[in-house]
Amino acid sequence: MSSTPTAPAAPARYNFHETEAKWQKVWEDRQTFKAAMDKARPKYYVLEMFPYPSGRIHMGHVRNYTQGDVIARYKRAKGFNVLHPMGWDAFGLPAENAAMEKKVHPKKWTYENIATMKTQLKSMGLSLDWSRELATCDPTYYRHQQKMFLDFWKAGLAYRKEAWVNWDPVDNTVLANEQVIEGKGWRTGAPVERRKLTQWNLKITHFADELLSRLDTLERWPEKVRLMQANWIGKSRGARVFWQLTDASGKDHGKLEIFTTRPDTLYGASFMALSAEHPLVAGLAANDPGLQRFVAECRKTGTAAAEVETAEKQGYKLPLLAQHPLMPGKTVPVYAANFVLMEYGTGAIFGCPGHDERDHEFATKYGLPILQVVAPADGTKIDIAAAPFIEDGVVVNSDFLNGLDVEEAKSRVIARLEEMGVGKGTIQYRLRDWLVSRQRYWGCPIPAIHCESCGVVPVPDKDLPVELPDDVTFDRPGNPLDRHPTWKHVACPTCGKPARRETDTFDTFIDSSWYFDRFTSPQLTTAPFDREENHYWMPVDQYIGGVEHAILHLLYSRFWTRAMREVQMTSRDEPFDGLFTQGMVCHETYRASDGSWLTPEEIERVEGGKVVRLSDRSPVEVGRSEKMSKSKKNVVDPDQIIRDYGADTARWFMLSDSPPERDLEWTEAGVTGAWRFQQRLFRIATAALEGLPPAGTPKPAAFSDAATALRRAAHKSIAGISTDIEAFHFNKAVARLYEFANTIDSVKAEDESTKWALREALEIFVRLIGPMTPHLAEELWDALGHKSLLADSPWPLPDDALLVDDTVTVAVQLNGKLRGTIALAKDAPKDIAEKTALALPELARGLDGKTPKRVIVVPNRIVNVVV
RNA sequence: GCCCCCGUGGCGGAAUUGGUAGACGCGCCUGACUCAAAAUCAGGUUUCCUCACGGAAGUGUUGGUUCGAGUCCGACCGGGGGCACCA
Repeated sequence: MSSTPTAPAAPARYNFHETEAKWQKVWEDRQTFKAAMDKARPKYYVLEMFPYPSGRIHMGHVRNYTQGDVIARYKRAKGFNVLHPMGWDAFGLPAENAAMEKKVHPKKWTYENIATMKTQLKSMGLSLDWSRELATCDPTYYRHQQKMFLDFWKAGLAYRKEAWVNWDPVDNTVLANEQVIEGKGWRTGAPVERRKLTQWNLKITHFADELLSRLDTLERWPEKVRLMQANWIGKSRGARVFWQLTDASGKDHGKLEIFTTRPDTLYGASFMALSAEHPLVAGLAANDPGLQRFVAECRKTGTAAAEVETAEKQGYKLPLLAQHPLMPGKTVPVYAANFVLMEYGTGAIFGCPGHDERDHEFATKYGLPILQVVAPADGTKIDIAAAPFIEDGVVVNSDFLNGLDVEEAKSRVIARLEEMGVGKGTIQYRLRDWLVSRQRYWGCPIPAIHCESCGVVPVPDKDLPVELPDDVTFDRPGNPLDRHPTWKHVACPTCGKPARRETDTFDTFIDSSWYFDRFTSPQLTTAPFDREENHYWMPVDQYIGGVEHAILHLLYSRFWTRAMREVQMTSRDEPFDGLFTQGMVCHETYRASDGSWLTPEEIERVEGGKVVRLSDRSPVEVGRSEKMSKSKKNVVDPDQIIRDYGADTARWFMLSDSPPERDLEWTEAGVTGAWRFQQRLFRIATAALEGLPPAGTPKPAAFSDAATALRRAAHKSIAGISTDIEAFHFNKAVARLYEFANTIDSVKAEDESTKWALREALEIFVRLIGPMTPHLAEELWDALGHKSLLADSPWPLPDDALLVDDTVTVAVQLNGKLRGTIALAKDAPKDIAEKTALALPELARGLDGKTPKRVIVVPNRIVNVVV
């Protein structure tokens, strides 16, 4: 089988080419999907994560937007005023890379890609309101972003800070913590370096507690995503404790503040450890070349996971002693250590080797005492010198804490520390502030000006937007804005003296942190959005996208919404009421004998299930199904599929078989199967249409048995498919539609009531497939004689009376094993059920003359005879 | 290492949440139509025993709870994801 799809051209076929183009034009001409605020109607905001205009749409987009479109069209039919917009996440590094490689300006490259992808999306027949289209690289968009940033700055939510930052050596820019995955840049995969720079930060930690606690209320979010965010925010309870420092002569060196989650083990302290980047260490290093060397050595050690795991604990003894806050006269040595992170807590810890693995390793290496202060609750003896005891237990060797369990000891010791004024109970978050400066061109300029006399000053409102200059060069690495001859030279808005414009641009995750708000009034020039419009449409009722944004984009958006609330732009807390994360689109991988990857078009399946290369018939190794990616060449172009099979086929295949949250394997057979079903539907409907009563024929007074059976199937389909769509069980909805189609196909419409029921069934069927295969549905709706558009027609309502059967099939079990089934009237009394079951010959044979000990009857379900 | 999710036919997956396991689709097999093929239509398709009627086993392994377990509980094995020197 060649993987080049060949849709055979036989007569009497559904011509999807003409039909899809026809209805797309009708929808566009009539502005069917244009949304307008209407306070009299309930709204529903459906949004799929907007694409980065990388060049062409891929199958992941097709899946994402198909799912969103099913929801949008369904909700629309259910009577909601639906907002379903589309835009472009248009700033980003690929545009700059293209500029360097292909000598094309990022702006040109981006807008050309947008044009291409827009055409592609339109060919999918999505129910989008294109009048709200936006691109984040448009100054009419990012001017509002600059203004909001200035407001946040004024409100203390944005600040500049010198700190050790993550530097991506390939992209030549800093990265936020969220963008470092296992010590590597999220885009480039290059090991991240440490650099000390002054950068802009947004105070996401200000909302740490709220961002965490509100997760519980996001009931329509996947549990998995909420969990990932909770872990990322990483709340831990503990205490900050102050230790008085002296040198050997007893001279006061101030207080050292440490953070611990185990204040209950304070009596087991045997050393203090400071991060190599701790200010105190920096101070001491000034006159200590050995310490300088140690600090430099620590800096060299990478942050990559593998390195961290194998790196040996290293310490450098400082000329200091720390006075134990609870044990007068007891002092412990102070070290600088490579395993203490400056970014977490206070950058300093107390070492308790008995009950912490790292401290144990460190103490063993440097010969420090290992004290046991917690014992197993069951009295088991342990060798604390051999291994630390990390579990909970009973506190020992700890003065007033002795005999308490760990939790109780924590509260007692915190209370004592607070009483004495040497510590306090605190909550520590893993979450760090969001570093938003990027040393790149193709992003939103940060609206700030550096003046030698006035410091860093905001760009005045009247000068917004700060627009990117077009005349930039990409002939060498570094930030083109920084080397632009004139752009950065401006007068200080405060004193008028020559000053320098900020040349960093914003992290592009800012662009995507509020675009859903902008969609509510995309043309407004005076503000990011109109309050009334925004209040009507927001929050997004259903957001759909990839799980890879579980932390980055989704957490940033939740932060941005809160920052806007802080500056009184909105009163909302959360942007997304419902979230759905769809799975990836995968495909088999193919490898030629020389090890190179082959595309699905370059291979052919031959006799015996073997695969060969088309060009030279050489054998091909078939690899496991993986996410479609250019590097492995296992990609299928949506354009080609839509051209050869039509948008409805692509959409149908995307929805069938695999549950939407799971990975989907793209197969040629699956697509042709979906295509055949479209054709079959067209045939079934066309055949059934002959001899049907015209639309609007009055309902017959009585129905034949066949007619009633068909009507039951139809109305059960409505109920089932509605539930399935609401629950995102599109694959189940598809299965039900297959069943319903099979039922319709098997009906012989001989009497008038069956003919009426057949028309009813067809009309229902067409409306049910509407959200999934809208073009075919619209075509059949038209063929059924309707003047209005299906897209404007309401969702069918099931007749409750037809949803329940009068007879039910009840299973008969003997000792829990199926022996047969009986037909009973619905809700038949238990004794009737029992009697009928016992009369079943298969049961009697199994009983073999024995008397039942007990009979369990579950109405309408099962009769279990126990012997 | 810690946290979370998932293991069902040849394949993708259903199973009203403790009540007839394998819906629906793909693939495969048989038949019809055809000179033939494609397309289409009809039938079959968990495994094993049986010509058949029937019967037995069966949801990663294993133990338990229950009249009854794919579903609940314990242990283990396998796969995937997130976090990770976070004190």
